[in-house]
Amino acid sequence: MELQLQIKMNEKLFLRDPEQTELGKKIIQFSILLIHENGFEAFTFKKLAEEIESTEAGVYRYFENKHKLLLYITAWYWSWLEYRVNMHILNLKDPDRKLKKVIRLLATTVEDDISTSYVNESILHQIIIAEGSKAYLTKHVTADNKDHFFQPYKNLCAKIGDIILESNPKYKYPKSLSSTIIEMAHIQNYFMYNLPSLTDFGKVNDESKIVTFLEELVFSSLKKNK
Amino acid sequence: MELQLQIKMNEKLFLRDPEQTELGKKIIQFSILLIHENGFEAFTFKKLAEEIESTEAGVYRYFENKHKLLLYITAWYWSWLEYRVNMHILNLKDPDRKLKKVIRLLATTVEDDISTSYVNESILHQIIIAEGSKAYLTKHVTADNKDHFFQPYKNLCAKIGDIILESNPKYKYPKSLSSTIIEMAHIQNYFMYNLPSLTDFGKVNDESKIVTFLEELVFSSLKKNK
DNA sequence: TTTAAAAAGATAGTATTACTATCTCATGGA
DNA sequence: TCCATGAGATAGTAATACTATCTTTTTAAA
Repeated sequence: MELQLQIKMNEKLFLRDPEQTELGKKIIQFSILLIHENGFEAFTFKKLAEEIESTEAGVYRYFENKHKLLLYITAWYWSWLEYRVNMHILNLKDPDRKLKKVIRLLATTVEDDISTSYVNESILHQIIIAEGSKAYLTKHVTADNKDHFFQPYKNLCAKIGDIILESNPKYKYPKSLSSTIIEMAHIQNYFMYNLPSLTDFGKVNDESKIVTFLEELVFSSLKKNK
Repeated sequence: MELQLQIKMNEKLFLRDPEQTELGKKIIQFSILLIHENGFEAFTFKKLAEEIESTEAGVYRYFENKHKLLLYITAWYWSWLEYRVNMHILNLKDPDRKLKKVIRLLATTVEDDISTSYVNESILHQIIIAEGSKAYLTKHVTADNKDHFFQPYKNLCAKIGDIILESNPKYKYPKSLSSTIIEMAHIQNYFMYNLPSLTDFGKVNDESKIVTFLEELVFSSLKKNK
């Protein structure tokens, strides 16, 4: 029997559930690849339809527009990441060790740890770094938020916030520190590869340095303000 | 005599220098207002032309496309911010006081401190928060970077990095900490107003709390790793 | 004061994007 | 058998992101 990870997605994100059909899975699979190749701005449903040898109208039956598709993909990513975090800290007691694990999971390129046949998690990780923030940097954030499209991100943030409080119950900014870790794990990675003079990781392109930077940042703050 | 701040802009950003003509200044002035109103995605040269009672072709004579205009606006913002930072830390000796001043300048809404007739700095600040990262989150970052479009951001980052090293010469990540301060000053602000559960500033909408959070984060790290 | 260049206005046109609509066909379960 | 579902095929539209050209106005140098 094949164990297949199934993530429960917010139904308002799609018109027809992409996980239920072959075409739907191909839409997810190839939209990830095409967004990675072209960037989100240049990505169109037409190009996607050509790639999967279907039609534009076919894609529109699944997703209202490409922004909803981006919301779907990012929501999936954050759900999947929370799942991974849970798996990896399950048997850890020490909150500091948990936090280190979390930072590592956020800041380093993913290895395929579970079978999710049609999602390339490594490429997904890269497009979340480059395009993820575009999911919420819009004029309709508030409406999208009311529809709970950012719930998976919020859940992960809350979860990390809880670990922060385990480590230091007196710390006053657990959620802001949590969102800082999440965002910075991605932004420093983007800067390292694309605008290296905004980082101290220069030409090394070594993700473990980002981990060390973040660990130092987080634990200084948590220990100092005990 | 009127003292007017003049910022030297990278000439590759425009086709015709907007600062040299009335129409040019109106393009800058109203594109800031329109991007703020519509968001960058829904902002078009046609809408802009209507607003300033000119024509689309007229705008295209100044800027190749709307992304170049965004690059221009963001570059202007970072140059202006570096100028402000310089002004405010000029007579400060203590690097820690300098850093606090910098954090305050980054994280709080600007008051019009110098006459820049046609730029509304307060609205500009808001659009940099919401749209600024879209200037570099593209498939052509590398090309844009070769054209030095991000130089003002880099200069500011380097300047803050230097102050960090003044405060603690042994600190290993001055530039990453610097870009973290810059990005987080903006992102935490965006989250506070739009996705408050990602922060600890709740419904207070109080920018001084962001300042405190960032100060604690930065100084814990700098003191701890002395 | 003339003159010519630069700036701006007016208008038109094109390829692409982001959709909506409709009709047909294949499949498969009740 | 039939009928719902998914998907292919095709067409059409409004808006976007430009490019081109021609005319008129403004400005600045000779």
